[in-house]
Amino acid sequence: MPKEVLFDEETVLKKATALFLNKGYNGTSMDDLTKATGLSRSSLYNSFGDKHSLFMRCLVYYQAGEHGALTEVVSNIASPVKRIKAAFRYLVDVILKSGTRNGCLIVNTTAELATVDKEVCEFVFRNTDIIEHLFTQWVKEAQQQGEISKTFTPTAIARHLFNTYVGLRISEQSNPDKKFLDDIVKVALSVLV
Amino acid sequence: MPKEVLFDEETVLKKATALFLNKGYNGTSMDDLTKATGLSRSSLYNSFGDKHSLFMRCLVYYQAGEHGALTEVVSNIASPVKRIKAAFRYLVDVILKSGTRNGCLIVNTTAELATVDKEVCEFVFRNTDIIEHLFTQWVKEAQQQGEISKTFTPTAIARHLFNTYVGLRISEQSNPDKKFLDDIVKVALSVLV
DNA sequence: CTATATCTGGAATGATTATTCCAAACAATA
DNA sequence: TATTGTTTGGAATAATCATTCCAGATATAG
Repeated sequence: MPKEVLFDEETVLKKATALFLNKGYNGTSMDDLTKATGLSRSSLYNSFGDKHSLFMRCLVYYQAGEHGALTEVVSNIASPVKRIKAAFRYLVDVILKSGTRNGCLIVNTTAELATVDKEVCEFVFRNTDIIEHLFTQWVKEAQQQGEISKTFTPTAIARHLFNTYVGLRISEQSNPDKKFLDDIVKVALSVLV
Repeated sequence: MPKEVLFDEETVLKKATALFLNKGYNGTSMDDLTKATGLSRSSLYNSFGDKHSLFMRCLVYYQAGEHGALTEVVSNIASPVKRIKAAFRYLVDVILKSGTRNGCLIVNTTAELATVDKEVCEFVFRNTDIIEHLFTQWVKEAQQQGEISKTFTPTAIARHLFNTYVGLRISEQSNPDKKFLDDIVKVALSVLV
């Protein structure tokens, strides 16, 4: 019988993800990854395939983590508008508390690879679609419950919210200041009336 | 007397900028740059210093170009609100017409290098400040002329506009669709009332 | 034409890249 | 305890990276 794997796959993914988040795909070398994860080259290639495969695994892992955190934050908020506001307040909070100002792995990856990497392009597109649908659902609820007007379609508002999110993930890197981010959220969410 | 330079510096910068815009800083090699510009390695190093210096030159060149195009678009629009709307309409137009979906060099660079490259970080911060001030000026005018209410400070609205801009530059890469971008602009600019 | 000062092409360098390979280590079964 | 199939560490490889260097090309000034 085979020798068991000694490392925890999720721990490795977490560390690799942190590295990619900080330095980007092209800025991170396999050498960096071995040092950060503590694994040897062989183990890394054996368990995750090549660099690109490992990166895709990190993207999925990151996506699941973010999605999980978000749904947990809004889990017991009945009002859809309050849900949206809580989500953005939480986002700004995470940005300020992390202190790293690395942005979002998916947003950064969009900027770095979306036009040159087909697999990444597809992932990013699917991700956009998922978030758009989540937001659309929330806005639809809000309109049905009369919390906000029906001036705009749920989709249009959802897309604006998505755009505000990705914008914040860039803005946090170009001007990591609480007032700056608070201003953005305050004005952007003022459309929810 | 020395032999004159045979190539046009601006042409070289334009081609290098296009390459960096498409593949990012780390994704672009000096070999790529020699092929795209037609210059030899020596000429490139002689005229622009190392890769990083050339990149910074490209950033400045790109910034000037974008700023020039924007100010030209709004040059003879008296109403500040119409100026803002025209700017965003122009942006979506450029995005759709270019067809390349490469985003904005400065936004992409923010995502790729802002946390690891001090010089880039400073450039990006200054750029953010410039745009914020430009938008703030426009909003201030709009409020003074009574075009929009004084519910929010000019700075807050300007920051939201900035955020919408950088968001669009990511969104165009994750979902390059006219309706998608139009929806974003429509809702985001609805705060100008 | 000659001299000069700079530009230019391409080879050379040394560091770093991703990836492969293999012998040794190892845990679990028989 | 011997065998088995996998993991593991580190060396080896081949490609690519940014950068340097130098001999020859070239345009101007005298």
